[in-house]
Amino acid sequence: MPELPEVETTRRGIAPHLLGQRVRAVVVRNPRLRWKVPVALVTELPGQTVRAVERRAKYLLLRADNGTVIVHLGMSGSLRIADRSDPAGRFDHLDLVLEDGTCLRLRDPRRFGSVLWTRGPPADHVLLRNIGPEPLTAGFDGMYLYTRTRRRTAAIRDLLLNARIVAGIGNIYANEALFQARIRPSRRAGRLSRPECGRLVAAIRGTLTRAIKAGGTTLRDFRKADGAPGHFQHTLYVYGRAGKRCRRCAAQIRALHIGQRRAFYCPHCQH
DNA sequence: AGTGCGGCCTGTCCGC
DNA sequence: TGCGGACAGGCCGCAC
Repeated sequence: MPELPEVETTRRGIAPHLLGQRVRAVVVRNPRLRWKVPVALVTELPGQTVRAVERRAKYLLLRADNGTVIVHLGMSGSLRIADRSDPAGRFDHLDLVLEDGTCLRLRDPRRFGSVLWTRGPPADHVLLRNIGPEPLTAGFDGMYLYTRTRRRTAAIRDLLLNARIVAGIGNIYANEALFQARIRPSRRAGRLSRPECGRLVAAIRGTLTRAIKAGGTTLRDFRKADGAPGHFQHTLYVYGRAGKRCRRCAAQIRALHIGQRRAFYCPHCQH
């Protein structure tokens, strides 16, 4: 679900509402997320001011004076700014109540998401420590991808999903970027040429940048911080389009299973 | 070290 | 109309 563009869209949406505000309380209705919501979040965050709202991979980092809230939206999570008095729904598991009467509300039907608390630098947190470069920064280029894929036998689609190789890419954008780069998702990563790696990096950058501009992809659960859906789903070339016509050449888009997860490609455009 | 799978959850859709 | 099964945007932890 929320991949880099959706998390970035969320970050941009919530940041203006949080920055410089004091957290009045943390309301946990259901602590049973992927990892149990730590008690320290409830005891240590209230009274502190939010100083920065950052993103690393698919994690949101809410930096306060005495620590950082680490939020992951899992498969079905979304964050929105709500009025404190708005009734919480069945899946609204947690609120950060702010001093102006609003709250940051986490909704997550599947509860694959997480809300954690760390006192030290978040980059040192065990979940963030081994994550690879951000795809929209200079550290991620064709030479890097070429080097990291050598002698790897896994499908390139799966290496794009591997956060140790590159941060923030999920199944939608892996498939879309591979289409743009004209590379089949099932190709063994180690068999990609140097120019193909360059094309793929450019395609990843372009796809993610356009998706952020569109406010992300809403297939079902994702919502922006104001509750509105993103609209990149109307621009998808392959993801979820099995049996439909390729927007570029009109061939039928195919789906296949790589491991447990579906991959989509155009048999004419991609090799 | 790299690869591939199971499992965590709920909702939705499809075939029978 | 109901039921079982497959599937869904992520990712850790494990066995090999």
